[in-house]
Amino acid sequence: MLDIRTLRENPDAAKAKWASRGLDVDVQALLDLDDHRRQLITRVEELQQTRNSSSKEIGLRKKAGEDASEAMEAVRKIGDQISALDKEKTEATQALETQLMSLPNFPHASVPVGHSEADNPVIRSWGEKPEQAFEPKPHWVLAEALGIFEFERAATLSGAGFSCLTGAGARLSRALISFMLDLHTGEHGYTEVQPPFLVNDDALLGTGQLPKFAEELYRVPEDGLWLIPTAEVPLTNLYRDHIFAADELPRNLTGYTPCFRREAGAAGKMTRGMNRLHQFDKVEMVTFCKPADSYARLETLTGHAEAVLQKLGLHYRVITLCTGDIGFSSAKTYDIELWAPGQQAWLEVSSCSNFEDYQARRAKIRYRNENGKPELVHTLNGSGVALPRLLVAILEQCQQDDGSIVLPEILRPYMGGMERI
RNA sequence: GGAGAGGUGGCUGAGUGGUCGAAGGCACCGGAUUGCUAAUCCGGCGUACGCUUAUUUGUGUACCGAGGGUUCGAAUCCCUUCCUCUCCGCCA
Repeated sequence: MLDIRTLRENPDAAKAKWASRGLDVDVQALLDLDDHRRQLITRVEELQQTRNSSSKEIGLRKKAGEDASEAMEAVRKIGDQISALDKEKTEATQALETQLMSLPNFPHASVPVGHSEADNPVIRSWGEKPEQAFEPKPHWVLAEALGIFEFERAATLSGAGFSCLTGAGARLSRALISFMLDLHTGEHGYTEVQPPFLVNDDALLGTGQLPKFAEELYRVPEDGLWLIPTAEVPLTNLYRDHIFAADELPRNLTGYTPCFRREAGAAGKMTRGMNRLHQFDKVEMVTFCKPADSYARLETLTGHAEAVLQKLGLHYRVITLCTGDIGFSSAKTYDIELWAPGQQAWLEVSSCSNFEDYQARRAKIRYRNENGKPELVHTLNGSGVALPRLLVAILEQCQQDDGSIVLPEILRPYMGGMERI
């Protein structure tokens, strides 16, 4: 959520920033609503002041044994006015909040302007496409031959869009999770967290999935809970309503969780194999930091995700999402894509974003600045990284002409010394 | 699931209708004192929003888990709800 005050100060700039995301926002209507709301606040508070002083007087008079029935009647009438105006005030405040909650963040000045993913510039790449003197196979062909994924059997349990790893496939997934968590906690300074996988409305409002994207989420109506679409939700909301001491920042969390996404409207989009699933595993990184540090931190965080891929020796590239493609809550996002030679495609495995104070304002996450005053922190997060497509890339990049997979060396200790699947 | 207890400021802990944004203690910050340290003394010390204003300052309102009610007036009384703890039951 953005601060209404920034809209007041520079409505034209706000309109232009939203326009760069392809949104036409009636900023003036928001400001009118805000003005109305503030007038109501002033009137209500004036009446409350009168009521408070009158009530105090009534108390004193009664104590002195005097009659106060006339004053009591007058205050009762004020009370009725207050209730009516206060109701109006609450409605105006909620109306404004509802609208602000549904408006996306401003893109940072360094974000390239564009309309769609076609306009996202590639800013660097690492490694090389593997030299494969044979026709590289897609992972679903490899996996079936190796007997490590069970797509059809998963469908009998849960329908399309679910996978079931077996044998070395399951172990590889577990090995990758351990490897990534060890790397982030051991070398990158993150604290490991195992959060709940079910969360309430407030958590999802805090990070921006609600109110706009409810159709993307699985929910459990009986209990008012939702399955998390990413560990970002529980990790970021861990500090909802919290004020950090300045020396506690940056606070870096990492955690492994499954992620649940309905993927409504994604039918037909790269759904073959493990490219897109309703449930997948992911290791996530979340950072809370001082506003001045957040852009440097975004580079660091992205580097941490890249470190995973570099240590695995996988060919990838990094792109900057343009203004037209950037996520709802984000001010700037880098996507990391792995090369999948069996599909001749780049697969997104990580998305690293700086949300500035957008989530912090919604979730009320603050720190005490140099003046001792509470100030919103900046939040960042990045996948570090998502499992299914990482498995896909390992299978497709590391496949041999006989269909076997030579495992990256760094994973072998996690695989009980196995070198090849 | 059943029975009971409780949710107050960074922590602890008073407060059962008015002068309570809330005693006391701890922690923290500033100052004084003291060869040093410790101790002592004085002062300060919540958050949000509105108005004011030079983002100084001032002032007002709200907030004692959340929501509603009673009342001239609610931390305090009533209702609903959430959460925590203890015991019992069940259970990985």
